[in-house]
Amino acid sequence: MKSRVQKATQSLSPKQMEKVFSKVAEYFSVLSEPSRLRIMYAVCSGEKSVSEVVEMCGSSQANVSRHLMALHKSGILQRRKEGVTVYYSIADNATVEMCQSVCAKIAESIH
Amino acid sequence: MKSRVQKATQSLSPKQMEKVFSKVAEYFSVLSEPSRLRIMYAVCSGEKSVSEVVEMCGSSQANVSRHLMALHKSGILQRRKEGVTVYYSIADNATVEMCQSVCAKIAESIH
DNA sequence: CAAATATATGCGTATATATGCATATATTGA
DNA sequence: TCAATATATGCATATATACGCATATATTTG
Repeated sequence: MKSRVQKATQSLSPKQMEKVFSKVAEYFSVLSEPSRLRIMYAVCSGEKSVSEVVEMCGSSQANVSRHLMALHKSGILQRRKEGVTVYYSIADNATVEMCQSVCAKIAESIH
Repeated sequence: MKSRVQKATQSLSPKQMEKVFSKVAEYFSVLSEPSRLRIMYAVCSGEKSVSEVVEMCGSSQANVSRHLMALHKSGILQRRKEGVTVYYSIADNATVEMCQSVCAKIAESIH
């Protein structure tokens, strides 16, 4: 019996496998910055404008904007513009849940 | 009703939250390199010596050794020394399964 | 149209780290 | 003890990227 990953990768050429590894690495690297995780955590409690996230996270406006944009481009966050204000919210729930379970595991080890 | 992550983080101070984010980021950054993913993929098919992984992955011995060591130090791989040979195998199955499901999702999108 | 406000982005810099190369360390066998 | 083999590591370098600062862009309001 083959696992899901075996089914998905068995027909791929070495070159395609490299592409998969590269994309997966890119995916994880979005989650490998404390500032971006803090921002994701803020957006988890509901849709937020850029300035709200700035307020909550304490980073500069430029930084927050860039990180939100990166999270949006990677497909994790949704972006909605209303007048001059831009609102971000969770788009990819699976990723958020994955982050939360990793967070929970590590948070528990701190108690 | 509170989620697992809420239960685990509600009693943490801002400083402790920063520590959590920092550790989670560190955790994901281990998985954010194509070479390390390739190496993990090799070890997934069963315990491997350093030279076997070098053979399978095509990277230099120095690189493979360093990556295997990093994966071991992060708790993902086990290390067993037998004479002059060092064998690595999966230690943290949860992480491997998480990687595999991300890999499968991305591999499926390539077909 | 001008001013105010919210967001995005160009640029320079500091920092982290992956890699190659050479070499150190450890173990085995002659 | 010496040679061979397997693995680890020090060092230099190239590359990626997070951040600060200034500024551009877009929208609303007067």
